[in-house]
Amino acid sequence: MPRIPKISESEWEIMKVIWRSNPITAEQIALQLPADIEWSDQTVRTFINRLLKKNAIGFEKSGRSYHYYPLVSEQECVRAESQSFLKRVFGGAADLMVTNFLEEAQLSDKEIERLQRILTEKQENKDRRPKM
Amino acid sequence: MPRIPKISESEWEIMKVIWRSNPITAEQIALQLPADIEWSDQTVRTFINRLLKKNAIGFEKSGRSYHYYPLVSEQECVRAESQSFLKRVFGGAADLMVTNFLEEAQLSDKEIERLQRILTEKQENKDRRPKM
DNA sequence: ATTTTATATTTACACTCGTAATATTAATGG
DNA sequence: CCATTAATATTACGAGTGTAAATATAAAAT
Repeated sequence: MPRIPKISESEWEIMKVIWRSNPITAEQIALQLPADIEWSDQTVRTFINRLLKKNAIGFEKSGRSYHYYPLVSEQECVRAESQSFLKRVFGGAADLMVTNFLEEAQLSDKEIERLQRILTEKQENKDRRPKM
Repeated sequence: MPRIPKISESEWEIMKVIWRSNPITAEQIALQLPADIEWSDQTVRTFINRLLKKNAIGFEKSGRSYHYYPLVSEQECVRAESQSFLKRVFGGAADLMVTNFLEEAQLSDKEIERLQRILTEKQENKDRRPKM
């Protein structure tokens, strides 16, 4: 039982909805999925159940319906998924990956500036903070 | 039959070896896998066969053994995999992803400088080149 | 209390993946 | 040419996924 369960592609869609607003009913989840996703109600419930089984989400009963909420944070999941992706595709080298993205992506001037600001801040923070 | 086939985690390991040096025999592929991977010979050949079936690689006979070579470039595969990852985890927002990485990753001063240089170059190139 | 109905649980089924064992084919040694 | 061997190809099998239908259960309405 790894802390962070493996979440499949379809399950990610469900999780994103639940992270955005919770607790939430199955019906609302189905409604709030991106428009280009066309799953039957049953399919949505199947994914919800699998997420329950994986302990990625929990629920509280309220009258007739269940209200689901996350048991793992988006942060954790993004981190885990990123690690896995990094390892698979770039052999774990984060800088290689960022480089690749910067080179391939179409970035607007605004975005470039924003990223540069983040980098600069990171540099300054590093100076100021004692290494630990 | 999508141009770029879906390559599984294990298959990526095989592909990385083949991209690095090819044409290459199954035996050599097995030998050149990272040390922490311990697959039986048969397992390696299973993955090779699946990659053949997916048209990710091809081969030429030479006497007793086959020599395998890639039919899809690393570039293409990295791009496809990145797209898929981006879509799944960040809803397709590349800048969001880069931001996240920059914020989470432990970057050395050297790396930060290198990334900044890349960003600066990108900015300049954009100016110089006519938009297309 | 019984029927309806909304909701959740169980079951289904074909495909991919990780992990091989077994079988077949082709080259090489004799 | 035939047997041995080395390499490839076929088959296997359980877990996970995408996709849902069928069934059970519990709440609401009558």
